[in-house]
Amino acid sequence: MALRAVDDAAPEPGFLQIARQLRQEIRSGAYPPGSKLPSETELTRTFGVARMTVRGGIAELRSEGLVVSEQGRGVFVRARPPVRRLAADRFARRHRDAGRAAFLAEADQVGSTPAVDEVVVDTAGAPDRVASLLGVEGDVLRRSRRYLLDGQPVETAVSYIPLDLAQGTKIADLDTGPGGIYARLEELGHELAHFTEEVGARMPTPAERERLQLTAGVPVITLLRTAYDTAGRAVEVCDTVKSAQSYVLEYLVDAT
Amino acid sequence: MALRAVDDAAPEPGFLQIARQLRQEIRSGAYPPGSKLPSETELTRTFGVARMTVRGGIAELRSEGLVVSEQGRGVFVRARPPVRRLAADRFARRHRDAGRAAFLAEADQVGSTPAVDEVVVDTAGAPDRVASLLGVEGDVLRRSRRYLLDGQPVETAVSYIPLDLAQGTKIADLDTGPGGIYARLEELGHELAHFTEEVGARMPTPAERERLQLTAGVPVITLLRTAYDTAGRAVEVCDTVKSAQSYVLEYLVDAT
DNA sequence: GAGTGGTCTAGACCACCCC
DNA sequence: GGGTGGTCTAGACCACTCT
Repeated sequence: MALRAVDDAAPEPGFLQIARQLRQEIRSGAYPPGSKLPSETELTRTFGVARMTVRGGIAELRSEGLVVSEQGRGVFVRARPPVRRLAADRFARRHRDAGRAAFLAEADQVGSTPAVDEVVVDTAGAPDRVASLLGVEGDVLRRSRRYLLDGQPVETAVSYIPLDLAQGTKIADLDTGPGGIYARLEELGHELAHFTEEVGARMPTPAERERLQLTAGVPVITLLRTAYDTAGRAVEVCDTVKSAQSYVLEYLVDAT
Repeated sequence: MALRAVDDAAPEPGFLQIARQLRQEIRSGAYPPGSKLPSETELTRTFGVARMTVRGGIAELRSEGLVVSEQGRGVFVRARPPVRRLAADRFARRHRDAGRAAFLAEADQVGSTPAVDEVVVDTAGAPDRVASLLGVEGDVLRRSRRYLLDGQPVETAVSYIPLDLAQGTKIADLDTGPGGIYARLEELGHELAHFTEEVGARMPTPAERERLQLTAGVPVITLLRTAYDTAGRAVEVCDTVKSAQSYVLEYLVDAT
């Protein structure tokens, strides 16, 4: 099933015919992940159209996340990177007791080198949704950071913590110490009982695309997590943005 | 802050300058949701570039999900449709006992008119991941359908059920009866204990874009749910694809 | 019919990568 | 230096919407 010239008489626009044919070739394995598509000049001859039309077809595949273009090199079938599975028990106490924050513990399991950078700690007004979840008005402590695996950014996170809990503790320091925020909260007497998580997905903003080094056609998963202590108080809200390419989230749901 | 002509000397390409300026105007509220952007011809004059360059900028915003183009009408700022929040307790027994399948029960709550169409029931080999979750080899019962709210498709789902459970029961009928598959499974003695859900996100395939009537720049949320009975057996796997625009998923996670 | 976006052409020059 | 994709032009014709 080789590539055929575009049919001008067909109702389907030429650039979509090109996208469809290339997509089929990719799916069939004719162009395996990581391989290079024919050059635009070559496709121009193959399909019998102008270069801008070929580029239209490639843009279509790029927006589907199927290929990535690299200037001066070519257009390549996207090689799916390894996916991080976030296990349903990732916040179990036994992990916290081991003295490692969730992200670092998971990285160890997979054998990747974790890193955290762009840490910023300040106080600011909480976004509406966060203020509502925390049940506070006015300023809260804000901890912003970026997580990397083997040098590749995979996630950004912003934690919001009520000032009366955080002020004067290590939670307000750049380095929160072993076990992270949750370990410190428990030391302060706020034993954690449960979390709620709100999961969504959307296309990244240009700023997020930059910060997570996302290529075209890759959405982000948004996750808003609220931590509750045994008294039923919301003690932290964490707003994270993850590359959808890098993550699958697992949850356990009770049927009773 | 009005729109300014493209700066040829700037390092940023013209079409990105155009996208950035329009994005800022949209964010600032100058073009509220649902409003119409200036026509391409008008933007050509404003920015002092060829029409294809203006179209490049608009394509950028479209891929971000910020605007939608409508032939013969104009380019419009996307109006965010109402989001369905899937509550953490959506599979609690009290809902099942009420005799309504999960989707219909939720629609009632929101006051929308639910519908199900494109129902197909057959037997087929299970995909690898599904076979592994069900612990079966060979064919399973496959139930495929599409869910709509107020006439708009919002989700597709494919359920896989081991043949020894489904054959000769209403589960293999087009209409599974009140309470759906889960109610039938419990009547058969498979009391449900818990579910696992695997959540991801990606750009839709062209077929999915068509079936869910998705516009450009809207990703899909994928959800693979496995139902376990009290004996610990996986009795159903449900593979769903949802428009990310329409959903937020809520989960409750234990901290202990 | 006027205005809109959708598609397409045939060129041009540039930035980047690799040899 | 030769090949690649990135950007851009100045036109053209078409399909669609609205009045």
